[in-house]
Amino acid sequence: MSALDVLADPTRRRIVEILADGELNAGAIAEHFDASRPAISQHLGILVDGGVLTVRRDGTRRIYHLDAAALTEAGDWLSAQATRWNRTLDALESALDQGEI
Amino acid sequence: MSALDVLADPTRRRIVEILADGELNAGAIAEHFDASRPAISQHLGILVDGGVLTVRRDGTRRIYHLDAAALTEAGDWLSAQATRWNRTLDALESALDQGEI
DNA sequence: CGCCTTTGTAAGCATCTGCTTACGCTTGAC
DNA sequence: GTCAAGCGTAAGCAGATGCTTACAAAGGCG
Repeated sequence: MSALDVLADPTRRRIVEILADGELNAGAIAEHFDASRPAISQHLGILVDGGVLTVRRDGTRRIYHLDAAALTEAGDWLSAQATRWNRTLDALESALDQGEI
Repeated sequence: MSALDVLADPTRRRIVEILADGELNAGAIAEHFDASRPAISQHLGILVDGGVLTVRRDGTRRIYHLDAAALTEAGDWLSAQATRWNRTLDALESALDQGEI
């Protein structure tokens, strides 16, 4: 769920979308953006800290790829809250139907 | 997906968890926190702007409740990225199996 | 009307963020 | 060893963020 701490930034969400199609090295990721390469490098570091990305070294390159588990965990939290609220709504509705309120 | 813009803050996530059990007025929500009531009021406004909450007036009170659709939408985006990445992994693996790489 | 409750808003402030430029480190090639 | 490629890190800065206190607005009640 710490993935949510990190995915508020649109640039970082975009990085996630890019990496969903396949792993990529830092430079190749940075090419997708107008921002400077160090700026993207900082975003990558934040995403790694948040557990959303994993790095691997390949010579002088650093290859980043998604950690699906982190994304899934965050998604699960969101849908769990939605489900709880829907259940609360259902309970309220059936109580109304039965004249309990 | 703009829900993600807003759910990076732990206080706001906690508000979401509280409201998953049922709608509540601003004061009752604030009682769950150490922060001042105005601080919580500001968080509530941000959550409403982000589409995560909806307000209703009841006399002098303002009753907040979750918007399940916003949460679901954000959760769907996350799981979609996880799924895309898993598919990419599968494709890579089968390519390796068939000696295409 | 006068007053209390409930809540949002304004102003101010310390801190966090995200960006840029400049620099340093590591790896592979020659 | 020397050089270039690829990237992270440091420093600095403008703007966003989250908090507080003080105040104002709106509704119910005597």
